[in-house]
Amino acid sequence: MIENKMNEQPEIYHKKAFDKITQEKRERILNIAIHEFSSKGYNAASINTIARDSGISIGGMYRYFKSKEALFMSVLDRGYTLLEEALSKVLSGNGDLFDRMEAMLYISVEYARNYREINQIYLDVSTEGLSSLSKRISLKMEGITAKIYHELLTEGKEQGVLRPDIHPGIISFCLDNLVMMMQFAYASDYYMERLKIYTGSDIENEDQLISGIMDFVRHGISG
Amino acid sequence: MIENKMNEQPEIYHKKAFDKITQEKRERILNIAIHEFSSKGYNAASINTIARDSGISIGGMYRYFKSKEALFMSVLDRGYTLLEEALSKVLSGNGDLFDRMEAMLYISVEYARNYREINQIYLDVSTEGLSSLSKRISLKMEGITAKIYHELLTEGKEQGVLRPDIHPGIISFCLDNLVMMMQFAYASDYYMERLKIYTGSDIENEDQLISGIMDFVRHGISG
Amino acid sequence: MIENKMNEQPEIYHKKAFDKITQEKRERILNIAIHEFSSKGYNAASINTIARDSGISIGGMYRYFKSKEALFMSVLDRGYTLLEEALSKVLSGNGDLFDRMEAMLYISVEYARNYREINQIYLDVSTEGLSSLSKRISLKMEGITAKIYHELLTEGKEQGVLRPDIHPGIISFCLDNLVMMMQFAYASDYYMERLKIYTGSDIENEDQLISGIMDFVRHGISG
Amino acid sequence: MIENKMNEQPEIYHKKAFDKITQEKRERILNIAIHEFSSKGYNAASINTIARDSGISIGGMYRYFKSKEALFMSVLDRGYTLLEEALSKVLSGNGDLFDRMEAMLYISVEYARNYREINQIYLDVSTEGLSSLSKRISLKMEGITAKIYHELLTEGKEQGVLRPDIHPGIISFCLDNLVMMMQFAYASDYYMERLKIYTGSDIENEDQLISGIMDFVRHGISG
DNA sequence: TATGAATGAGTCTTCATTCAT
DNA sequence: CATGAATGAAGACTCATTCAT
Repeated sequence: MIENKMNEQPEIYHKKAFDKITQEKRERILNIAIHEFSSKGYNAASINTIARDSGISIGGMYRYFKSKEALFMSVLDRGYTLLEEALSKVLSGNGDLFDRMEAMLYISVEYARNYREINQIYLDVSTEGLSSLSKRISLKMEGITAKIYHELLTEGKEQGVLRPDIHPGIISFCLDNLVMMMQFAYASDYYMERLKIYTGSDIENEDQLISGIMDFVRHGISG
Repeated sequence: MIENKMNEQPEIYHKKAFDKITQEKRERILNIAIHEFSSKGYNAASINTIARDSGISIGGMYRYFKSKEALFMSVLDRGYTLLEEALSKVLSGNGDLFDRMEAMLYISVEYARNYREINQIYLDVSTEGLSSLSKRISLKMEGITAKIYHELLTEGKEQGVLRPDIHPGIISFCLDNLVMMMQFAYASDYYMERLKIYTGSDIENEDQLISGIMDFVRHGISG
Repeated sequence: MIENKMNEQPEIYHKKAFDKITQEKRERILNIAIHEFSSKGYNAASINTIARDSGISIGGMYRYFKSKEALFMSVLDRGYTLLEEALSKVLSGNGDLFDRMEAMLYISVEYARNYREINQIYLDVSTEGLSSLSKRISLKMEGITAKIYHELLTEGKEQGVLRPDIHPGIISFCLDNLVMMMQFAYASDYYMERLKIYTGSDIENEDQLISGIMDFVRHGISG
Repeated sequence: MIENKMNEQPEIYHKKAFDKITQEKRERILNIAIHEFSSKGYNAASINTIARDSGISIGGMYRYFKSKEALFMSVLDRGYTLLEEALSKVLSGNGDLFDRMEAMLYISVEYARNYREINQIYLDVSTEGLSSLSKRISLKMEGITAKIYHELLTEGKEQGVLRPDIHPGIISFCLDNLVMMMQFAYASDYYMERLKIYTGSDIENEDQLISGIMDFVRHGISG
């Protein structure tokens, strides 16, 4: 029922020439691109600026990437890889369902903090203006987490800690909504502001916040 | 603790000339603008295109709006008004806390469907590139809903249907996360895709989905 | 030998409608126009702004003046009238040649100070970009002063205070160069800066400056 | 007391790319720009027109100059260089004070004739609308000449050919007024017209005019 | 292979002028 | 008469992309 629709073989958005340069150079280019895209948004970002800041020529840029859009795809792809790495901790973690849901919240916040710029780009993607292709890449992210929730809930049911009548898909959706919004909040000023409007200023730290959320979750799903 | 910080007098982003034209023309221009902004994003949207498509001259556009930014603000403002109207049903509605939370979900979905494009624009706004433009006006939206949740929860506590130890701010945040993501899903292909990844294809209609969410909520907060 | 080429009947640059409104309104329009043209230059000045600031409609403006250029002409014409009035003091003044030359310097400075904006417009006119017509108007100014110098020098020769071999035309030109540059200095920051570069900061006031100039003049032309 | 305030290191207003193209192309662009600015004035001049007339693309123009303002500054700078070259003859020249003052008049006339358009641009600069742009660079021009007069007068005093009581700053100012107005006259129709109003048509050539002026100067300052 | 010069369509915005009301 | 809405050409400037070297 929960299924990862995005398990096609990984698509490559850069040209072969990009594989031939040193990893250091490759990463520098992608990092500069991440910075440019995240700080200005897709449309306002300039490929020429990215090239200059990366210390390569514009011509070089176009030898690595077919177009601005292809570069953007590659950037999204890199974000995907980074998130995958971060979340692998949860998958391999131990503890019960709730411990691992809590870990998920903490990791999301940490991830959002560490990769603030990448997250901002992912926020950007949901805009209609960006091609359907870039949406597909972004959704791969959800594929990962969906899988995790599926595992958690299946396990939880087996262990009898969950109410038996819950719908795992809907609950996954709910849980990820909570996680995702936390991530947004720590990635973007806008969503942090929103968080504060709700919680008020009496929430001192994220421990308190996460504990409050976990309380809600625990009652929401335990049997 | 939950407070509406946004009680400044309403700001007007259009010039006086815009008030003088027929409502039909006014709406046509705004609708075209909404379409343009939502389909291309702020930066890629063209004021000249909006003018042409609205059947008015470029100069005319600038008689109504000081700048592209002002036009965009007006569009956001319109969305705000529409949401406020839609949500007033919840505020004035009757029934208990859960009935009204359910109403909120339904209204959000309906609002997202009816004003799909406006919602996409709001998604866009959270992008860093635009935040300085419109953070303030967008947060007014959250102000409305924050107030509603505050009322609901206060009432709920008084009626004894809530666990007494819940933190109203955090719960408001959680509830709105659920509402907001529903809204996103019905406004944007991207988030609808995400919804489907979670719930799978066995969710036939939104009644079932909302009922599942309400189930989660009910257990999550009732005493 | 010194002749005023500009004694054609005065041309009118405004439409008849302009004569029919009250003098107060007429002056207000011209003064606002003077301010706009002087502060922004001919090209950057906006006829719409002048209309709005004058409290009349754009349509009204075009009932008074055929075009932006015609308005500009009228402004120049008004400046001419004001200068003529100011200089009439010199013509009717008494004292010898040098007293009156000195008076001329003082009046020019005073005129430049009082009608700073008009002077700036006259400076602007010398730019090639403006029509030959507007140049003709501006030159009427020189016509007046040329006549004055002619009188002064003729008188001076008769009284025997001048070297007999001087060429009145050339000396008129020299004298007016001195006067004009004083006027420029007190009308424009740019020329004031230039003045200071030459005289240094040890010139305390214009009395000292004018006295120095008169010293030069006296030796330059007396017999 | 007369001092060249403008001894900062020379500022460069064009981008590096402009240095890399052939001199022929560089000069063509500057000459076209000079023509455009002089014939229309700064505001009415069009960078797009300059680009087209120079046979380069608009984008190319912006590879050479950051902005319209930068291009204008470069044009002014070129005029400065040319004047400096022309006047270096006076500085290095021999002969007494009056010979050199006379040379200065001749050179100014020659310069004005050869670089008519540049001179018109300098006239334009004094307009208030542009003063903020170019006050600094234009005053560099005066800096050059101020230095020359200072030398001439100092030398003249030492040689005892000057009245001892003259104020060098004021006299410099007077001398430059005469020189500058000659320059204006031979650069602009407007000031040539003015010159004729004064001298009448009986001045056949500039030799006669310059000789008349020198006569005035000689008496004005010699001891 | 690598460079970066060159292009030009397209962006936002202004403003003189016209003309229906 | 008077208004001011409407027009649209034109201006400064940007940037993805191409291609000669």
